[in-house]
Amino acid sequence: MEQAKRRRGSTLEEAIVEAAWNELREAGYAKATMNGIARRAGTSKHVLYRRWKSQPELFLAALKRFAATVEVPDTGDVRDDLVALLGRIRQVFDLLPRDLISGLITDTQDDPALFEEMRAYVMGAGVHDITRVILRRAADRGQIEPGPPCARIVRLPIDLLRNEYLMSRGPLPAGTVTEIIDDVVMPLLRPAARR
Amino acid sequence: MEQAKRRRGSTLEEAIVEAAWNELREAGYAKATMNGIARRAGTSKHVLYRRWKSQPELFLAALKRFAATVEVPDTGDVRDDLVALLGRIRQVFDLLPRDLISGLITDTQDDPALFEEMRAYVMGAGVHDITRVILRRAADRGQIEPGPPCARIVRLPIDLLRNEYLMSRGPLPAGTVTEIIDDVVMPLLRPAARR
DNA sequence: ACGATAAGGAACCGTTGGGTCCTTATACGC
DNA sequence: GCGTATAAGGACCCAACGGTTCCTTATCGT
Repeated sequence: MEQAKRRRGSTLEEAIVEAAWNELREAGYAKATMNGIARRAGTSKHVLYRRWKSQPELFLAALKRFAATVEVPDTGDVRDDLVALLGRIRQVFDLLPRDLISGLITDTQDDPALFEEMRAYVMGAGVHDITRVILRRAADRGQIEPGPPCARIVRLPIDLLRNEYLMSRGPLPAGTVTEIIDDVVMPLLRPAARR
Repeated sequence: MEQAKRRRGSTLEEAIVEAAWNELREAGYAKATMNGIARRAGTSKHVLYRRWKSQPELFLAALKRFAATVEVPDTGDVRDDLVALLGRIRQVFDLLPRDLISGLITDTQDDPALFEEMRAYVMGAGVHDITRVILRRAADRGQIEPGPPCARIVRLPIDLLRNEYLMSRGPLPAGTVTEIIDDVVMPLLRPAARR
């Protein structure tokens, strides 16, 4: 019944992070407990606190392990690329415990280093790179103005989607993505188009 | 020493909400406690729970009481109006306990009605109205394209500022406002301008 | 003047994050 | 193969929290 062997090091660590993720998924951020995670991982709190110095630190580790991969869409059209990208990110959001991000923002507030780590992950430089690739390709095709776009424009689509996500409860309606792209992002990209 | 009289009804209620606000300001959302608020208001938890059925509900009441007034700027120029508006909202943000909004988002997640109340207040229809007035005036002056702008555009400035606020710690740098307006909002408003 | 209402105040409950202590299994240097 | 440093497992403790209950006593409406 009991596991014959005692796990150690990275094997154990991996098991704990996975247990934390499961706890977060099933209980949500607000109700997830260290005891629950320890029980789930078949270990004790002692072992948890040896590795992570606080609860939000472990939760952030669990989030980072989740590491969803987002590919660079390449449909041949800027608009469709952006819609595909945001659509994919929307899917990723839907897999997250609903209060994880806001909970981490709240609970890392008094730990600058941890907050920065969270912010870096959530604001995801990776996604910005993807957006930049999409825009560069579009510029090469002559669909948008040439030259590298300013940082704000690159961040814009993801910032708007994240804002929508944080300020809502259930899953985001699909229309949100196309609305953001068609009403805000695309009009900004087209050099001298109407509306 | 002790107050001779026993407060009741709205007098007491007002005192409690104010105590809650002070507690939030001094301790922050994460560390504010019901006991602390009761002590501060010179009453007991019993009285608190008679009026608000949970902690986040009281916190939201305290936030709503805060009710900062935002006037409609009228400088004669769209850009300056928008900069003034966002600048004012930035000031309001700076008066808020740093983790209040994210904390409320997290802790109202399992109470749909309360979440909606929070969302309605934070997304503030009032600010959208102000933006609409600014844009209409600008259209009248011929500074931007005529006709009512779509809802997304109206929300855009505030959404971007709120996103910046939620995803950061200390007070927002002043440059944030002008960046949002000049890099994103204004290029969208000018009918056929460059960049 | 009196009775319903509600304030003040205390004690209580279950649970949490965090920590201590002791036993015991494991990995590694010899 | 053996012994020792290391760390896992697990029980227990702690202060503090949100929320609840109960009792006493002041206030208000009638």
